[in-house]
Amino acid sequence: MSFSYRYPRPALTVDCVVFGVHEGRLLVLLIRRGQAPFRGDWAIPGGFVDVQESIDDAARRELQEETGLTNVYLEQLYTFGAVNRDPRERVVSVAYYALVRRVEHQEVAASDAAQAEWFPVDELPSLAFDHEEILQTALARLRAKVRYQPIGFELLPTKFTLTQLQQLYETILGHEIDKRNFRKKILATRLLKPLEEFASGRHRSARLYRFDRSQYQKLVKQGVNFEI
Amino acid sequence: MSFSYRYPRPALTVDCVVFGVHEGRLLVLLIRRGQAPFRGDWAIPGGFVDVQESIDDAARRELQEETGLTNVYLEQLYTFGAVNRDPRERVVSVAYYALVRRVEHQEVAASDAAQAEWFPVDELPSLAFDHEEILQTALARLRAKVRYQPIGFELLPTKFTLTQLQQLYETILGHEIDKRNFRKKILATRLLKPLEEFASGRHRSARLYRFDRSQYQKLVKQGVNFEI
DNA sequence: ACAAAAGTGTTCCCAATACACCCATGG
DNA sequence: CCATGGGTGTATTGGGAACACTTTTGT
Repeated sequence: MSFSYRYPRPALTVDCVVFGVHEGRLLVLLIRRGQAPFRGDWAIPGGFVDVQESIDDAARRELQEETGLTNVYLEQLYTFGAVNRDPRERVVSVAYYALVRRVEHQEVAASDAAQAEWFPVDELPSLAFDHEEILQTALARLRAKVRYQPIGFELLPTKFTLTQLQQLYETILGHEIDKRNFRKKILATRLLKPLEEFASGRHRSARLYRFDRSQYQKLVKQGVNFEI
Repeated sequence: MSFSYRYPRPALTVDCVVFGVHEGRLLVLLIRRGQAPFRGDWAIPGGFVDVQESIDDAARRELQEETGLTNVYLEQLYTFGAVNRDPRERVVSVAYYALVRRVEHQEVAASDAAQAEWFPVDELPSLAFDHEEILQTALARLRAKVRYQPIGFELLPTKFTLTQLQQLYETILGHEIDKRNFRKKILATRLLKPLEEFASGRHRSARLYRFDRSQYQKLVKQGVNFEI
């Protein structure tokens, strides 16, 4: 069976830059390509958009199929439409980025044939197609967005300590932050709900917090903004 | 002649929200549709992406063909890919927005058959497809972006007075701004080059300025930011 | 007891805001 | 001469940044 059109059409794909954090490093999930072109190279997970699914759905489906990840924060990034970005034929790709918690656990194991692996963003292998550009675009977006919108929480477990949160921000923004100022500022947003639980590490135990989503919605409606 | 593919493909279009300013109002350029569906309704200019042109090129071409506009500030906005956004068949649209100077002059006259007309953003007719959503997305982007990036200049003549600039910001942001504070802040950025020319209006003549693009590039490289 | 991380307040400075009057020009 | 918009300075305030020590816990 085949489908014919009066004019040639670009193929349409979605690609998804998946971010995670582990031991204070920002990671990206990549897939090793099994076929040409760029066979053996690493690439961002993605695939074709079915004609009967929305592009958001396509992004979620591909993510699930290629990495096993579900229920992640997912946001459209940018659409890449240079004529020769795929050497085989014209392919336009709508790029997304995803934020996932608990990189350590192997949701990635759920992936089928394809190999998937986490790479630190500052030690990337060479990537297929224009995926390097897509990845850098995603990174820039993440760095910019984390400053004024509380999306960082999507990269942490639901219960976390303030130190974890601070390290996350330091990791993403790439510079150190003063502990006292950070705590003052983050608590002043009233977006964190202190719990009566404590994380016991190797030393003094730290209070756990969770992100208060309903409070966030409330403040968004009031037009409050959250510069970090 | 026809083109056939193993799997059905969504059609790919570009749509372009064109903003302009006139007499202190923010306007959008719309096209009246000549055919069904939504015949007679107003719509954002746009059309199909050719297989041998980039999506950016497609946006510029469609803008030129439908409105006669060239050499405008153009930026990709978002890609709209809901399954039923076009009642005829699956169409994914990459939306752009454009900022144009001198709304008063009839570049629009260059358009061929189609009627094009400027509408104030707060007095829009009902729009075809999901164009209302696209337009509101563009508006939100413009309002957000104008605060931290000097794109407002793209809506003014190359030489302008500070009052013109202030009114533009007031128009876009939707609130009044203190004249003295605005001038202090805008001049402190050093992004405006004072000219030795003056605009003679009905009263005391006002100094003209132009946006110093090279200075802007320089400051961007230094990572300076420009909150207004 | 000590090493390591948790937790906490104050001072300083700059940038944002609020605010009112004189000046130049055209009619 | 007067109406209209052009142009300017200062005082106040609030938020961001800098900065160091005590507390708790595990080993």
